[in-house]
Amino acid sequence: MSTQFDEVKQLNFSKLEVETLKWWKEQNIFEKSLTTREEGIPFTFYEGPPTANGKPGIHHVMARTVKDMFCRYKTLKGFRVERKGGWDTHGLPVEIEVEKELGLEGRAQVEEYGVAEYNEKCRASVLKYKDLWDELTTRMAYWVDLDDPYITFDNDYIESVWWAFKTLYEKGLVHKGYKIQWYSPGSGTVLSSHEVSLGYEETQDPSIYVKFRLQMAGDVYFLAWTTTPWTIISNMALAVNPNLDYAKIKLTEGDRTEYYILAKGCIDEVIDHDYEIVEEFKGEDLIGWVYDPVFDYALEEYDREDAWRVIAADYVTTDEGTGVVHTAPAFGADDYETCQKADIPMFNPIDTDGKFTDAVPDFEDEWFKDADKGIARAIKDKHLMYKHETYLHNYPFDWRKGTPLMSYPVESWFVETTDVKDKMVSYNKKINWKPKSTGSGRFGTWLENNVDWAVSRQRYWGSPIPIWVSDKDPEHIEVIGSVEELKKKAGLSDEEEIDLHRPYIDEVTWEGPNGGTMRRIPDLLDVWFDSGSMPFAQWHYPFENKEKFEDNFPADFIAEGVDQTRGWFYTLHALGTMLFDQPAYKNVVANGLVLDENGNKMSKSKGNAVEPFEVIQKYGADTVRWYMMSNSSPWENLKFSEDGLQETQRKFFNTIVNTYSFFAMYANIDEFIYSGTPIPVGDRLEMDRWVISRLNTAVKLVDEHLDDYEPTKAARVVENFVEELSNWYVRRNRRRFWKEGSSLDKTAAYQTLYECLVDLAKLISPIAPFLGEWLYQRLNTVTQQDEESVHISFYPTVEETAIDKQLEHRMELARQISSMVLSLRNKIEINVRQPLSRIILPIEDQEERHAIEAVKDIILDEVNVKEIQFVDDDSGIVHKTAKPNYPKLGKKLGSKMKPVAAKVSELTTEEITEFEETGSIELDLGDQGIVQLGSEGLEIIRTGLEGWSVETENGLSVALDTDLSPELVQEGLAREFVNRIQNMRKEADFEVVDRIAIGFNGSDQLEEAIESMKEYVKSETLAEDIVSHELDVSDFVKTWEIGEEESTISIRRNPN
RNA sequence: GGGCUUGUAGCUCAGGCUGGUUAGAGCGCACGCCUGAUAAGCGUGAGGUCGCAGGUUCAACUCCUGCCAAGCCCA
Repeated sequence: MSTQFDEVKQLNFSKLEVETLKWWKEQNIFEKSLTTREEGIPFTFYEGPPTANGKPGIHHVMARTVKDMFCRYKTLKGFRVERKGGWDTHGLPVEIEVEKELGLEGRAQVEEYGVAEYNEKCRASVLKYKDLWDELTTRMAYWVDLDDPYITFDNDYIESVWWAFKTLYEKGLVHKGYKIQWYSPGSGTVLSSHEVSLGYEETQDPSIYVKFRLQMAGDVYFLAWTTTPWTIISNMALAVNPNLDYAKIKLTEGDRTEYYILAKGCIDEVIDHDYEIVEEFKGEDLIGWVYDPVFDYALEEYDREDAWRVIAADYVTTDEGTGVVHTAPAFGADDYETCQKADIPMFNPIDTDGKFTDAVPDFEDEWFKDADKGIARAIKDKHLMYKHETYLHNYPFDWRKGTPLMSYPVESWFVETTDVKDKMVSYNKKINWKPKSTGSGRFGTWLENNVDWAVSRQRYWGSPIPIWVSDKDPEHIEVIGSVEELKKKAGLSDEEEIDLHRPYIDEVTWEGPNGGTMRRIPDLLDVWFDSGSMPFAQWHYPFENKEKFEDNFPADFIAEGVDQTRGWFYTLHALGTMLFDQPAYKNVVANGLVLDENGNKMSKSKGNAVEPFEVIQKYGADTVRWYMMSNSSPWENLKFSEDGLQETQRKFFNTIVNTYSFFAMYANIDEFIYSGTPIPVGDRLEMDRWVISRLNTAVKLVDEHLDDYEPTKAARVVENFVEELSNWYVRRNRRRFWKEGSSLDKTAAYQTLYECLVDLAKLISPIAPFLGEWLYQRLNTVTQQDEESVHISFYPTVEETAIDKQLEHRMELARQISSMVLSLRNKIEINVRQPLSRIILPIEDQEERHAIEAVKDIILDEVNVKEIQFVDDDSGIVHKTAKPNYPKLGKKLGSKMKPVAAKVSELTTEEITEFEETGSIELDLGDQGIVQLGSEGLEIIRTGLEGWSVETENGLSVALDTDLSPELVQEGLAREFVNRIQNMRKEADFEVVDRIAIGFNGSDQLEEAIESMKEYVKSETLAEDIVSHELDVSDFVKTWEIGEEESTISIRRNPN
């Protein structure tokens, strides 16, 4: 135990952080932050699991700072905050990575390679960068349990997921259906909408206008438009809007005459020839009309009557195309739905690899997109092509592979989220969203428009859907909810090890009814089902840890990027609602993006991505964390700039370090170790009580803001306090610390500053855990007053009685008056070193006068003036102006407000004085009559003081007496002299406590000044002797200009 | 195309819900001061059509409508 505080000059933040990490680890501080809260109320935090097959980026530092700071804050508040880490390990990105690695393309190649081995590769690959992630987690001081994380590929985890799925099934919330989805034939999988949106690209497609011949009507055709010729083969209907106007037009070319039907509004846009309208219809008139299919492949499968007629759809517009929409139910979500309603079947001649099947012999084995040309030609050959152009539009591609997507009918299992939509909507209203708009807007409207959750994925690496179907009777299905149940069904022994992944799980079969075999469907679960299951699956609920789960559901707090709104935030909410009938989280912070300093998205290809380890190494994690939290609310996008980091470090961190070093330096000299009882706050000086009041105010505000999940507001309160502590309290009190000997006052000063610093350490520690620890340790190792680490200490209690708003107001006045006087000195160019006689304040209000009286010494000392003089109105130098009280008067006066304001501005000092005495005034507005104002109506500002140097600000005026008496000039000179000595002490490298002797020569005036101020000069410079000639023996001699004269000064260090 | 967010000084951001007449802070810049926290500290100054256009009102940065720009999410 040291009795000396560390004295530091400049901190190497990065180095100190690494040392702190080591110490935390050695002392098990993280564990202790839990064990010391064993009896505390749990505060539940859920860690959204990252996927470790990519490197962490700077935006992860953002999200994790938000997570970490609230967990640390709650710990300080005495809560038990367990945080289990987790890894999201399944899903397409992992598979894509592995396919790339193995050089595989498409499902066929994967299966040829072998699913078992493929999945092994996935398992290995998914934690490829785990070490890097762990390193970031540790380095940035994100406290989360890395030793025992939940991993979504663990059997236990999957078993819990199965339990959830089966529970939903038993609740009747699972059904099978077709879903027309964006499907990537390139990678053989359905893509989530999120993935689809990643792949939109501008592309050129054919744009064809196809003629559908009206049956039994000669050369009459419906004209329909498409950019996907390959879907014409699957055309089953034409859709029109019943409310639109349609026309039959006549075109003649040579001896050929044809009639087309299309929306009236589209004719001019589409038809390039001369035409003549021969008949008009409403859309609804056309419903049910029958036409001939362009191709007859589908007739192999369906009867002529099953399809190929006009149906109604209100999404049809005249904005694009012809107002008659080619409808291929197999390849369009809208098409599918419309046809279902009209009872028209679909024709799907394309296999899952995107190639035509033998149902279309002419194009068999051709890639759907490649077939566009041939199909267009075939249509032309049939004379059914009106026009063939190209079209530039946005079309989705596989975001990893670059191959085009297609809308494709996929047999899929659905979770009927629509069934609980209303509940989800109402539960959402109980969640405290940060920012609010994400909850009500982005998330809320999404819930309102909820559709069933398609959970099937046609892949290999993921949680298998636990549905077994009889191969004899597809209607007979069994859903498995646990390993035990599975073993029982399949007749496996309890001891048998079983991997729940494909392909092993697919080998588990049992006998079904009628001699059939129960086989698992090949589908995997949407990975979002995995992550959404983490509240219970991380505890292997309900198979283990029942109580643990129940105690920790719902979460008090979660935080992720706003991009998780329809991802994790949604699946947590949906599963929470469906399984447990309550919201899964109470508070959620959705942070925004981290952009580069110009506001552009960071990306590897642009080369503007910030490498988290680099900036942390350079500036320290705390700097990054503090910068991110204080710059703007985390839900705003952050323009990440190094300048911002530097500013944080310089302005905020260095100020703290400086303030501490100041304390340490003098505390060591005075051997202050905070022993003995604290001096009651009430017995301390005004200045001490002020800073303690400010401290308590800050403690209170920070607490409120953090409790409200407003990190930025909290950070700014702290920044403001640091500014006040350093630039006002310490600066104004330095003299008290360097006074010699010990006194009660000095002890009070030390105790005050110490208390501020310790509490400050606690206040910053959630956001800046290293610096907080550093400051705390510097103080606490000497005084041994508090817990071992700041992170197991307790948040300071607010001493309400220490908060004195009037005192704070007084000090505000003192600072304002000081600043105004300094501004005046600046204007009239008189140094602060030159004392002045008096400040004149035209203040009438007695209370205000008393307030200033109380802080008078502080002001006078700060601005080097001898006294403050208050003057009354009748002094003849006060000039008054009045301002209408707009909020009060506006409502009453309405349109008379303007003329009243004009009149008020013309009031003379005398009129205002009269108003003050009588409490009312009449204003003659001429035509608009007379208005009477009561005492509430005007605000009086005392301003001008004729003939003086005056500064007015916020209704407060200050005048400065600039007359210099001979005494003042002498004192000024003495101060100049002291200043030179101090500079010389420094230059000569004397210790702060060294005693010296001074010799000087100079003008008579200077000599006189020093003679008359001798004691002052001596005590200021620690001089034991001053003589008015050069010293015979000296350590340092220098010639200065003092006032107008030159003076040579010599100093000598005296032996101790 | 739809939903949501953002637009205030050269830069980063407050203020805006609850309209009130001098729109704030920090950084940067310029000038000065102070110096026993000194590779620190303080003050002063310049710098704004509060994205644009309408509207409501005695009064609009603030409320309403439309538009423009940027971003996110979704199609």
